[in-house]
Amino acid sequence: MTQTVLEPLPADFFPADCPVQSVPVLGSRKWTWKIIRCLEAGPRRFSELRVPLAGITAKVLAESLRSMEQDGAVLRTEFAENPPRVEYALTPLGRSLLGPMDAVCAWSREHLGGLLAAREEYEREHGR
Amino acid sequence: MTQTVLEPLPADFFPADCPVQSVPVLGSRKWTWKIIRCLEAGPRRFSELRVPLAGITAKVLAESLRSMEQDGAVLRTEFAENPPRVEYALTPLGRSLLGPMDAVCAWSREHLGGLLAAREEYEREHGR
DNA sequence: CTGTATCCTGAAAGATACTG
DNA sequence: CAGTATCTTTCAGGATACAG
Repeated sequence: MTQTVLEPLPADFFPADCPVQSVPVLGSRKWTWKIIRCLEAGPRRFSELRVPLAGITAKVLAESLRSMEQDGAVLRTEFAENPPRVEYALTPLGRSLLGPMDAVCAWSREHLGGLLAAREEYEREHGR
Repeated sequence: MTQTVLEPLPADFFPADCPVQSVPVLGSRKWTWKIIRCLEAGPRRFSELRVPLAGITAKVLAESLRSMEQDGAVLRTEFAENPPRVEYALTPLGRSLLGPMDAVCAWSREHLGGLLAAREEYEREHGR
């Protein structure tokens, strides 16, 4: 054995540009990942997205899409027609998120049940 | 070409137990992923965690750890000593999160810069 | 059809002070 | 050392009504 004690973690353990920073950046919004899945097969219209995203309001969908557009993950294309038509599509950057998302989904299939069970178990043991 | 139109997405596109659900479940808290990184090499004491997690308050660290304990990702061990000593360690479930986290970090190293640049670009073009 | 304008709510983070 | 107790702020989400 070469290591008997654990080295203490330094105050600069996480550099300012540490990639782990990005996790909350990506995962903070509730609908982002589902929207990406909905756009995976091709561009979709606003009202077309509202169907699979059951329960989302127009306001929240608009906010989420704008936020993703700001991040360069989604391209918004407005057609000069009447009635108006707007299409949303994944950019290459948006498409690059499918990789991490698949990794998280794979984890989920294996372990999310255990996590949820632990959560319930904890509630039973401690109060409510 | 076998597909000229895109199939509309059904209202039940996301089943109730769809793994994509887990992304916000995992990513919603700000400090969770950094805490996991801090516990990767071995168990750590409460005050030991506060060093690398620069800026976190005792309250938020305690809340985060309890939430992770509830989810079965962290094991809390209290030693009957004086002064008190408490150690936090990753459970196997907690350790299983390192996989998805590495995937996200790999994405980050490649693409986070582009995302941040797009965000700034958007701000320059539109107001503020 | 594709949104915006308001108003409201709840959860999490942070600041600060205090305790077994 | 390892937390808890308050208080405040922020902000995403949701409900509802309205508009180009």
